[in-house]
Amino acid sequence: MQNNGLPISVKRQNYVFMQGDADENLYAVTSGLLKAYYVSADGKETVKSFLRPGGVIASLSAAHKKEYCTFNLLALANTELLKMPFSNFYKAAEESNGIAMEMIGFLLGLSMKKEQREYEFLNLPAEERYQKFAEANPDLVEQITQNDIARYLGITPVALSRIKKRFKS
Amino acid sequence: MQNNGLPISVKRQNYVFMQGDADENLYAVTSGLLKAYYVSADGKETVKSFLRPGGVIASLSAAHKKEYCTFNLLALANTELLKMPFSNFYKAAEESNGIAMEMIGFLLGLSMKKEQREYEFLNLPAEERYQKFAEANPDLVEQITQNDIARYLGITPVALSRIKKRFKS
DNA sequence: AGTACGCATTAACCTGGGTTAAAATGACAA
DNA sequence: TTGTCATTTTAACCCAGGTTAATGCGTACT
Repeated sequence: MQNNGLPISVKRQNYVFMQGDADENLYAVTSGLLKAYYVSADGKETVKSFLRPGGVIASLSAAHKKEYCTFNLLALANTELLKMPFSNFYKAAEESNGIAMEMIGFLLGLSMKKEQREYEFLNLPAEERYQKFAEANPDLVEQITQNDIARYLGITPVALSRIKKRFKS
Repeated sequence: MQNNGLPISVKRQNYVFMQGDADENLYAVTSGLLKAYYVSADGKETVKSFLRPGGVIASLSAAHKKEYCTFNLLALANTELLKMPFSNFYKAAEESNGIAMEMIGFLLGLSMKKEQREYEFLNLPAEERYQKFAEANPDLVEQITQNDIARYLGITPVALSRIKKRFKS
Protein backbone atom coordinates (compact mmCIF):
# COMPACT_ATOMS: atom_id res chain seq x y z
CA MET A 1 0.00 0.00 0.00
CA GLN A 2 2.86 2.39 0.83
CA ASN A 3 6.57 2.66 0.37
CA ASN A 4 7.50 4.20 3.72
CA GLY A 5 6.88 2.91 7.20
CA LEU A 6 9.13 1.50 9.88
CA PRO A 7 10.21 -2.10 9.19
CA ILE A 8 9.69 -4.38 12.18
CA SER A 9 10.15 -8.08 12.75
CA VAL A 10 7.89 -10.24 14.85
CA LYS A 11 8.88 -13.78 15.66
CA ARG A 12 6.47 -16.69 15.54
CA GLN A 13 4.15 -16.77 18.56
CA ASN A 14 4.69 -13.11 19.35
CA TYR A 15 2.11 -10.39 19.30
CA VAL A 16 2.07 -7.26 17.19
CA PHE A 17 -0.59 -5.85 19.47
CA MET A 18 -3.15 -7.17 21.90
CA GLN A 19 -6.81 -6.63 22.59
CA GLY A 20 -7.13 -3.55 24.80
CA ASP A 21 -3.96 -1.92 23.55
CA ALA A 22 -4.08 1.63 22.22
CA ASP A 23 -2.15 0.82 19.07
CA GLU A 24 -2.88 3.46 16.45
CA ASN A 25 -0.65 2.01 13.78
CA LEU A 26 -1.34 0.52 10.44
CA TYR A 27 0.69 -2.56 9.50
CA ALA A 28 1.57 -3.81 6.04
CA VAL A 29 2.78 -7.40 5.87
CA THR A 30 5.89 -7.93 3.77
CA SER A 31 6.50 -11.55 4.72
CA GLY A 32 5.20 -14.17 7.11
CA LEU A 33 1.75 -15.04 8.43
CA LEU A 34 -0.50 -13.62 11.14
CA LYS A 35 -3.89 -14.16 12.66
CA ALA A 36 -6.17 -11.48 14.04
CA TYR A 37 -8.44 -12.92 16.70
CA TYR A 38 -10.91 -12.02 19.41
CA VAL A 39 -10.95 -13.43 22.92
CA SER A 40 -14.29 -13.22 24.71
CA ALA A 41 -14.85 -12.57 28.41
CA ASP A 42 -15.13 -16.32 29.04
CA GLY A 43 -11.91 -17.05 27.17
CA LYS A 44 -13.25 -18.25 23.85
CA GLU A 45 -11.33 -17.39 20.71
CA THR A 46 -12.67 -16.53 17.27
CA VAL A 47 -10.59 -15.58 14.27
CA LYS A 48 -11.28 -12.32 12.48
CA SER A 49 -8.78 -12.82 9.67
CA PHE A 50 -5.50 -14.26 8.50
CA LEU A 51 -2.86 -11.96 7.08
CA ARG A 52 -0.29 -12.78 4.46
CA PRO A 53 2.27 -10.79 2.46
CA GLY A 54 0.52 -7.88 0.80
CA GLY A 55 -2.06 -7.73 3.56
CA VAL A 56 -2.69 -4.56 5.54
CA ILE A 57 -4.25 -4.31 8.96
CA ALA A 58 -5.06 -1.93 11.76
CA SER A 59 -7.57 -1.93 14.54
CA LEU A 60 -9.89 0.68 13.11
CA SER A 61 -11.43 1.40 16.49
CA ALA A 62 -7.98 2.11 17.94
CA ALA A 63 -6.50 3.87 14.91
CA HIS A 64 -9.43 5.95 13.78
CA LYS A 65 -11.71 6.29 16.78
CA LYS A 66 -8.84 6.52 19.30
CA GLU A 67 -10.32 3.72 21.31
CA TYR A 68 -8.71 0.35 21.98
CA CYS A 69 -7.82 -2.64 19.88
CA THR A 70 -10.74 -5.04 19.73
CA PHE A 71 -8.59 -8.01 18.78
CA ASN A 72 -5.14 -9.58 19.09
CA LEU A 73 -2.67 -9.69 16.26
CA LEU A 74 -0.40 -12.70 16.54
CA ALA A 75 2.40 -13.87 14.27
CA LEU A 76 1.89 -17.53 13.29
CA ALA A 77 5.28 -17.49 11.56
CA ASN A 78 8.26 -15.16 11.68
CA THR A 79 6.94 -12.02 10.09
CA GLU A 80 8.18 -8.76 8.61
CA LEU A 81 5.93 -5.72 8.75
CA LEU A 82 5.95 -2.05 7.86
CA LYS A 83 4.54 0.00 10.71
CA MET A 84 3.10 3.48 10.35
CA PRO A 85 0.85 5.65 12.50
CA PHE A 86 -2.60 5.68 10.98
CA SER A 87 -2.77 9.44 11.47
CA ASN A 88 0.29 9.90 9.25
CA PHE A 89 -1.42 8.04 6.52
CA TYR A 90 -4.57 10.03 7.04
CA LYS A 91 -2.60 13.29 6.91
CA ALA A 92 -0.80 12.14 3.80
CA ALA A 93 -4.19 11.53 2.21
CA GLU A 94 -5.27 15.05 3.11
CA GLU A 95 -2.20 16.43 1.37
CA SER A 96 -2.00 14.15 -1.62
CA ASN A 97 -4.94 13.18 -3.72
CA GLY A 98 -3.01 10.22 -5.06
CA ILE A 99 -2.69 8.80 -1.57
CA ALA A 100 -6.31 9.62 -0.81
CA MET A 101 -7.41 7.64 -3.86
CA GLU A 102 -5.15 4.79 -2.87
CA MET A 103 -6.80 4.79 0.53
CA ILE A 104 -10.24 4.84 -1.07
CA GLY A 105 -9.27 1.85 -3.17
CA PHE A 106 -8.09 -0.01 -0.12
CA LEU A 107 -11.22 0.81 1.88
CA LEU A 108 -13.48 -0.19 -0.99
CA GLY A 109 -11.69 -3.53 -1.12
CA LEU A 110 -11.97 -3.94 2.63
CA SER A 111 -15.68 -3.11 2.61
CA MET A 112 -16.35 -5.60 -0.13
CA LYS A 113 -14.43 -8.33 1.67
CA LYS A 114 -16.39 -7.69 4.86
CA GLU A 115 -19.68 -7.65 2.97
CA GLN A 116 -18.76 -10.97 1.44
CA ARG A 117 -18.10 -12.44 4.86
CA GLU A 118 -21.38 -11.00 6.15
CA TYR A 119 -23.11 -12.62 3.18
CA GLU A 120 -21.61 -15.99 3.98
CA PHE A 121 -22.58 -15.91 7.66
CA LEU A 122 -26.06 -14.84 6.70
CA ASN A 123 -26.65 -17.31 3.91
CA LEU A 124 -24.36 -20.30 4.05
CA PRO A 125 -24.25 -23.23 6.47
CA ALA A 126 -20.87 -23.97 8.10
CA GLU A 127 -20.16 -26.77 5.65
CA GLU A 128 -20.38 -24.47 2.65
CA ARG A 129 -18.41 -21.75 4.37
CA TYR A 130 -15.67 -24.31 4.86
CA GLN A 131 -15.73 -25.46 1.25
CA LYS A 132 -15.53 -21.89 -0.02
CA PHE A 133 -12.71 -21.07 2.34
CA ALA A 134 -10.72 -24.14 1.38
CA GLU A 135 -11.21 -23.49 -2.34
CA ALA A 136 -10.32 -19.83 -2.09
CA ASN A 137 -7.26 -20.41 0.11
CA PRO A 138 -5.80 -23.81 -0.73
CA ASP A 139 -2.31 -22.77 0.38
CA LEU A 140 -3.46 -21.13 3.62
CA VAL A 141 -5.25 -24.30 4.65
CA GLU A 142 -1.90 -26.08 4.60
CA GLN A 143 -0.25 -23.55 6.89
CA ILE A 144 -2.80 -23.15 9.66
CA THR A 145 -4.41 -25.52 12.13
CA GLN A 146 -7.96 -26.79 11.93
CA ASN A 147 -8.48 -25.14 15.26
CA ASP A 148 -7.92 -21.77 13.67
CA ILE A 149 -9.93 -22.56 10.55
CA ALA A 150 -12.87 -23.60 12.71
CA ARG A 151 -12.64 -20.44 14.77
CA TYR A 152 -12.54 -18.43 11.59
CA LEU A 153 -15.70 -20.16 10.35
CA GLY A 154 -17.50 -19.54 13.62
CA ILE A 155 -17.68 -23.19 14.69
CA THR A 156 -15.72 -25.45 17.06
CA PRO A 157 -12.81 -27.65 15.98
CA VAL A 158 -14.96 -30.67 16.82
CA ALA A 159 -17.65 -29.53 14.39
CA LEU A 160 -15.09 -28.92 11.65
CA SER A 161 -13.71 -32.41 12.10
CA ARG A 162 -17.22 -33.80 11.60
CA ILE A 163 -17.73 -31.67 8.50
CA LYS A 164 -14.52 -32.94 6.95
CA LYS A 165 -15.53 -36.50 7.73
CA ARG A 166 -18.90 -36.05 6.02
CA PHE A 167 -17.04 -34.53 3.10
CA LYS A 168 -14.80 -37.56 2.57
CA SER A 169 -17.62 -40.08 2.30
CA MET B 1 -23.00 12.90 2.14
CA GLN B 2 -23.48 15.16 -0.86
CA ASN B 3 -25.56 18.10 -1.96
CA ASN B 4 -26.11 17.16 -5.59
CA GLY B 5 -27.71 14.08 -7.03
CA LEU B 6 -31.00 13.43 -8.78
CA PRO B 7 -33.98 13.36 -6.41
CA ILE B 8 -36.18 10.32 -6.92
CA SER B 9 -39.25 8.96 -5.16
CA VAL B 10 -39.96 5.32 -4.55
CA LYS B 11 -43.33 4.25 -3.23
CA ARG B 12 -43.78 1.66 -0.54
CA GLN B 13 -43.31 -1.90 -1.86
CA ASN B 14 -41.36 -0.73 -4.89
CA TYR B 15 -37.80 -1.55 -5.75
CA VAL B 16 -34.92 0.86 -6.20
CA PHE B 17 -32.95 -1.93 -7.84
CA MET B 18 -33.01 -5.70 -7.88
CA GLN B 19 -30.50 -8.48 -7.55
CA GLY B 20 -28.86 -9.01 -10.93
CA ASP B 21 -29.36 -5.43 -12.10
CA ALA B 22 -26.38 -3.43 -13.33
CA ASP B 23 -27.18 -0.40 -11.23
CA GLU B 24 -24.03 1.67 -10.78
CA ASN B 25 -25.63 4.39 -8.71
CA LEU B 26 -25.13 5.49 -5.20
CA TYR B 27 -28.28 6.39 -3.25
CA ALA B 28 -28.60 8.73 -0.30
CA VAL B 29 -31.82 8.42 1.68
CA THR B 30 -33.51 11.71 2.49
CA SER B 31 -36.72 10.25 3.88
CA GLY B 32 -38.48 6.93 4.26
CA LEU B 33 -37.30 3.40 5.00
CA LEU B 34 -35.73 0.63 2.92
CA LYS B 35 -34.42 -2.87 3.27
CA ALA B 36 -31.53 -4.36 1.36
CA TYR B 37 -31.92 -8.12 1.10
CA TYR B 38 -30.58 -11.22 -0.57
CA VAL B 39 -32.67 -13.94 -2.16
CA SER B 40 -30.95 -17.31 -2.48
CA ALA B 41 -31.32 -19.79 -5.32
CA ASP B 42 -33.96 -21.69 -3.33
CA GLY B 43 -35.93 -18.55 -2.59
CA LYS B 44 -34.85 -17.80 0.96
CA GLU B 45 -34.47 -14.20 2.01
CA THR B 46 -31.90 -12.67 4.33
CA VAL B 47 -31.61 -9.01 5.19
CA LYS B 48 -28.33 -7.23 4.62
CA SER B 49 -29.37 -3.90 6.13
CA PHE B 50 -32.11 -1.40 6.80
CA LEU B 51 -31.76 2.14 5.50
CA ARG B 52 -33.13 5.29 7.04
CA PRO B 53 -32.76 9.02 6.37
CA GLY B 54 -29.07 9.87 6.30
CA GLY B 55 -28.19 6.39 5.09
CA VAL B 56 -26.22 5.85 1.90
CA ILE B 57 -26.15 2.68 -0.16
CA ALA B 58 -24.86 1.22 -3.38
CA SER B 59 -24.16 -2.29 -4.55
CA LEU B 60 -20.37 -2.07 -4.43
CA SER B 61 -19.97 -5.01 -6.77
CA ALA B 62 -22.16 -3.27 -9.35
CA ALA B 63 -20.92 0.27 -8.78
CA HIS B 64 -17.23 -0.32 -8.36
CA LYS B 65 -16.47 -3.66 -9.95
CA LYS B 66 -18.95 -3.17 -12.81
CA GLU B 67 -20.63 -6.44 -11.99
CA TYR B 68 -24.22 -6.95 -10.88
CA CYS B 69 -26.19 -6.06 -7.80
CA THR B 70 -25.94 -8.85 -5.26
CA PHE B 71 -29.08 -7.80 -3.41
CA ASN B 72 -32.50 -6.16 -3.75
CA LEU B 73 -33.25 -2.69 -2.47
CA LEU B 74 -36.91 -2.37 -1.53
CA ALA B 75 -38.79 0.60 -0.09
CA LEU B 76 -40.68 -0.42 3.07
CA ALA B 77 -42.29 3.03 3.18
CA ASN B 78 -42.60 5.84 0.66
CA THR B 79 -39.07 7.03 0.25
CA GLU B 80 -37.12 9.96 -1.18
CA LEU B 81 -33.60 9.38 -2.45
CA LEU B 82 -30.78 11.24 -4.12
CA LYS B 83 -29.36 9.20 -6.96
CA MET B 84 -25.90 9.68 -8.41
CA PRO B 85 -23.63 7.51 -10.57
CA PHE B 86 -20.91 6.11 -8.39
CA SER B 87 -18.33 6.98 -11.04
CA ASN B 88 -19.27 10.67 -10.75
CA PHE B 89 -18.58 10.54 -7.09
CA TYR B 90 -15.34 8.73 -7.68
CA LYS B 91 -14.29 11.33 -10.27
CA ALA B 92 -15.25 14.14 -7.93
CA ALA B 93 -12.98 12.56 -5.32
CA GLU B 94 -10.13 12.47 -7.82
CA GLU B 95 -10.58 16.18 -8.44
CA SER B 96 -11.34 17.42 -4.97
CA ASN B 97 -9.44 16.34 -1.93
CA GLY B 98 -12.29 17.47 0.27
CA ILE B 99 -14.64 15.02 -1.42
CA ALA B 100 -11.97 12.31 -1.31
CA MET B 101 -11.66 12.78 2.45
CA GLU B 102 -15.43 12.71 2.80
CA MET B 103 -15.46 9.43 0.93
CA ILE B 104 -12.68 8.08 3.15
CA GLY B 105 -14.71 9.02 6.20
CA PHE B 106 -17.75 7.26 4.82
CA LEU B 107 -15.82 4.12 3.90
CA LEU B 108 -14.12 3.99 7.29
CA GLY B 109 -17.54 4.14 8.90
CA LEU B 110 -18.87 1.45 6.58
CA SER B 111 -15.90 -0.82 7.26
CA MET B 112 -16.31 -0.44 10.99
CA LYS B 113 -20.02 -1.20 10.80
CA LYS B 114 -19.36 -4.33 8.77
CA GLU B 115 -16.60 -5.42 11.13
CA GLN B 116 -19.00 -5.00 14.02
CA ARG B 117 -21.56 -7.21 12.30
CA GLU B 118 -18.86 -9.77 11.54
CA TYR B 119 -17.91 -9.68 15.21
CA GLU B 120 -21.47 -10.33 16.28
CA PHE B 121 -21.99 -13.27 13.95
CA LEU B 122 -18.70 -14.71 15.07
CA ASN B 123 -19.11 -14.22 18.79
CA LEU B 124 -22.72 -13.78 19.85
CA PRO B 125 -25.61 -16.25 19.93
CA ALA B 126 -28.81 -15.19 18.16
CA GLU B 127 -30.42 -14.13 21.43
CA GLU B 128 -27.71 -11.59 22.17
CA ARG B 129 -27.65 -10.36 18.60
CA TYR B 130 -31.35 -9.66 18.97
CA GLN B 131 -30.95 -7.83 22.28
CA LYS B 132 -28.17 -5.64 20.85
CA PHE B 133 -30.20 -4.90 17.77
CA ALA B 134 -33.30 -3.99 19.74
CA GLU B 135 -31.34 -1.77 22.11
CA ALA B 136 -29.45 -0.01 19.34
CA ASN B 137 -32.53 0.51 17.16
CA PRO B 138 -35.56 0.87 19.42
CA ASP B 139 -37.44 2.95 16.85
CA LEU B 140 -36.61 0.70 13.91
CA VAL B 141 -37.98 -2.31 15.75
CA GLU B 142 -41.36 -0.57 15.82
CA GLN B 143 -41.42 0.00 12.08
CA ILE B 144 -40.40 -3.37 10.70
CA THR B 145 -41.81 -6.86 10.98
CA GLN B 146 -40.31 -9.66 13.05
CA ASN B 147 -39.94 -11.52 9.83
CA ASP B 148 -37.44 -8.96 8.65
CA ILE B 149 -35.69 -8.66 12.00
CA ALA B 150 -35.21 -12.42 12.09
CA ARG B 151 -33.82 -12.46 8.58
CA TYR B 152 -31.47 -9.67 9.52
CA LEU B 153 -30.23 -11.68 12.49
CA GLY B 154 -29.70 -14.77 10.38
CA ILE B 155 -32.47 -16.85 11.98
CA THR B 156 -36.06 -17.77 11.11
CA PRO B 157 -39.11 -15.84 12.33
CA VAL B 158 -40.08 -18.92 14.35
CA ALA B 159 -36.77 -18.87 16.17
CA LEU B 160 -37.10 -15.15 16.90
CA SER B 161 -40.56 -15.69 18.35
CA ARG B 162 -39.08 -18.31 20.71
CA ILE B 163 -36.27 -15.97 21.71
CA LYS B 164 -38.71 -13.21 22.57
CA LYS B 165 -40.77 -15.63 24.61
CA ARG B 166 -37.73 -16.73 26.61
CA PHE B 167 -36.93 -13.08 27.10
CA LYS B 168 -40.29 -12.25 28.66
CA SER B 169 -40.11 -14.90 31.36
C1' DA C 1 14.32 -43.37 24.13
C1' DG C 2 11.12 -41.12 26.70
C1' DT C 3 8.17 -37.41 27.99
C1' DA C 4 5.24 -33.76 27.22
C1' DC C 5 2.31 -30.85 24.76
C1' DG C 6 -0.65 -29.40 21.11
C1' DC C 7 -3.69 -30.98 17.49
C1' DA C 8 -7.18 -33.98 15.39
C1' DT C 9 -10.57 -37.47 15.81
C1' DT C 10 -14.28 -39.91 17.85
C1' DA C 11 -18.11 -40.79 20.91
C1' DA C 12 -22.07 -39.59 23.95
C1' DC C 13 -25.14 -36.46 25.23
C1' DC C 14 -27.45 -31.85 25.10
C1' DT C 15 -29.46 -27.74 23.05
C1' DG C 16 -30.60 -24.07 19.87
C1' DG C 17 -32.48 -23.37 15.83
C1' DG C 18 -34.77 -25.32 11.34
C1' DT C 19 -39.03 -27.21 9.33
C1' DT C 20 -43.75 -27.86 8.88
C1' DA C 21 -48.10 -27.00 10.00
C1' DA C 22 -51.75 -25.38 12.77
C1' DA C 23 -53.82 -21.80 15.61
C1' DA C 24 -54.15 -17.01 17.14
C1' DT C 25 -53.92 -12.28 16.36
C1' DG C 26 -54.18 -8.20 13.76
C1' DA C 27 -54.99 -5.01 9.88
C1' DC C 28 -57.78 -3.59 6.50
C1' DA C 29 -61.13 -3.46 2.81
C1' DA C 30 -65.81 -4.51 1.19
C1' DT D 1 -69.60 -6.88 10.60
C1' DT D 2 -67.42 -10.02 7.99
C1' DG D 3 -63.95 -11.93 5.09
C1' DT D 4 -59.27 -11.92 3.57
C1' DC D 5 -54.56 -11.77 4.04
C1' DA D 6 -50.18 -11.13 6.52
C1' DT D 7 -47.91 -11.60 10.82
C1' DT D 8 -46.99 -13.91 14.98
C1' DT D 9 -47.20 -17.65 18.10
C1' DT D 10 -47.20 -22.40 19.39
C1' DA D 11 -46.36 -27.26 18.94
C1' DA D 12 -43.94 -31.50 17.32
C1' DC D 13 -40.17 -33.37 15.39
C1' DC D 14 -35.47 -33.29 13.40
C1' DC D 15 -30.66 -32.10 12.89
C1' DA D 16 -26.36 -29.37 13.06
C1' DG D 17 -23.40 -27.94 16.07
C1' DG D 18 -21.85 -27.32 21.16
C1' DT D 19 -19.81 -29.63 25.22
C1' DT D 20 -17.05 -32.79 27.52
C1' DA D 21 -13.99 -36.19 27.62
C1' DA D 22 -11.29 -40.01 25.96
C1' DT D 23 -8.02 -41.62 22.48
C1' DG D 24 -4.62 -41.30 19.09
C1' DC D 25 -1.02 -38.88 16.61
C1' DG D 26 2.98 -35.83 15.80
C1' DT D 27 6.55 -33.06 16.90
C1' DA D 28 9.70 -31.04 19.82
C1' DC D 29 12.53 -31.05 23.85
C1' DT D 30 15.80 -33.41 27.20
